Amino acid sequence: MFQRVQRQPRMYEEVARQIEAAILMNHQRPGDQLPPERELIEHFAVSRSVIRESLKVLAEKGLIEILPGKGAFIREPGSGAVHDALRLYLRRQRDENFARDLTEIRQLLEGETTALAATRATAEDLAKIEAALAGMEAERDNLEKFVQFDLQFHQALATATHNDLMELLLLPITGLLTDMMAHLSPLPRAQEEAIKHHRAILRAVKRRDPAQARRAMKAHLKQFERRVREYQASTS
Amino acid sequence: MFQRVQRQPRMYEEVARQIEAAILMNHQRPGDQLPPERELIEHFAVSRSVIRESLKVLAEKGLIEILPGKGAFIREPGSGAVHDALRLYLRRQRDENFARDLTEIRQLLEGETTALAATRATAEDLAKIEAALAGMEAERDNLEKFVQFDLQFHQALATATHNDLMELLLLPITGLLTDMMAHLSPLPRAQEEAIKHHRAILRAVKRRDPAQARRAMKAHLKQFERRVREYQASTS
DNA sequence: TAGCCGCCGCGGTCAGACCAGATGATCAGA
DNA sequence: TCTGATCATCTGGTCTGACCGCGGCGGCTA
Repeated sequence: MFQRVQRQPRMYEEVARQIEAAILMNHQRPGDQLPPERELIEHFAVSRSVIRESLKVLAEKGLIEILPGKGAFIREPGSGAVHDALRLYLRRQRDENFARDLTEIRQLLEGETTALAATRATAEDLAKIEAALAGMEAERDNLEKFVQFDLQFHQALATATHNDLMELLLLPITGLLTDMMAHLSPLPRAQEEAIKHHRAILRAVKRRDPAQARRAMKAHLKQFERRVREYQASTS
Repeated sequence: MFQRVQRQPRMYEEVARQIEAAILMNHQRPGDQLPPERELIEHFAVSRSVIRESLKVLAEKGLIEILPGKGAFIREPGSGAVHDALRLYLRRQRDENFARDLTEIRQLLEGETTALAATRATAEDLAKIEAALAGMEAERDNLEKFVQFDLQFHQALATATHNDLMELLLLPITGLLTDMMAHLSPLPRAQEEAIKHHRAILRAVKRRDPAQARRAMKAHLKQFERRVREYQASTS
């Protein structure tokens, strides 16, 4: 009902807020240099600690980049901060529903990713996907490298959508799951099955068949989950 | 080919890294209090500036909360940082493909959201969705309030999925788009059409018909886009 | 015993100093 | 003239020590 009374902003928060606002209003453009700390001191009439802590916050948000000996510069808008935040979130989050939520989202995003890739992949994109698959086939006996190529396959697929946002949202999820996979003991024949599925996916993408591509990916993910569940059952 | 030579970590980055690692390893648990700054000084053998700047970074990442007069405490894992980062990203990003990317993702996520809501919505969820729709109908002549209730409708739908990750990814996107809508001039009959679509969505959700719910939402979003394009065409 | 009050521990801010890396002007030598 | 070393002077990074105001706790008082 009642809003918690906001503690009056700490000065470094206020300074950070003002500079952030200036950047968002496009008063400062990417590449521009912020005034040096000792100048901001006078501008805001605060101590250097306040200025420095403000700049740290803005740097962490990905708004500026601080280069020792040179200065602080406005950064190009980019997805780095979101990617990091999402990865950190996925790493810490451990609800009872979390695994289910993650799986649902992955099926959804990655299914559509594959369909989009089938529509938009360039020759170069396809080459990268094929290279990753070839890597999987070559390293089927080295789980660590195998998983690496597996991840590479999914990343190349995401890139092939030419939808940056899709790539941004999907990559941390895929990364987390393949990471987990690397820590599971290999189940018998898991690699062979994975390769079979990946081949089917690539085939559909090359044939420019979005519906079939989506189906193949969803089948792969369902299989993947089944394997994870089997493994969990076998160790509990 | 070559990796850029990594400048040796600044001390406040190193300190932040170590504390973050300790939190992620679960050596520190949510609610735990970090040692006071003056104690960390001795522990790390650095000055208080370094400690303070480290803590600012961790606070910005959402790992700790700093309470003046009390101390620094480990925060419960939460989605706040991701939400903020995603919103900031969406606000700054302006590729030529950005609008297309955003639309694709929204259709995908929100279509599935609606389908999931149809499966999982509780009576309470449904009541909230209905309340939002009622608000839209009551405020059809007040664009600002209308948009607010529209957003509320979509938020309630996202909550009804009971998939936190879905909600997390979708909300900033929905928020951005309805925000943009509020700044467009109202096109004739746009509100009436929107209400009609929302009614259809709610109907399908209440009938527990995921496929129909997804269809209704996708139809609504397509209509929404058409409106936006019309408006852009009429003003260019 | 209930309530006031002051001590103390905490983060927030300040001032001034020095360090190291980057940069550009200057100047000596080829 | 050109080249290269050198140095003054920017920048951010770190250190020190001090003071402020808030929150909590315990002792003191009515």
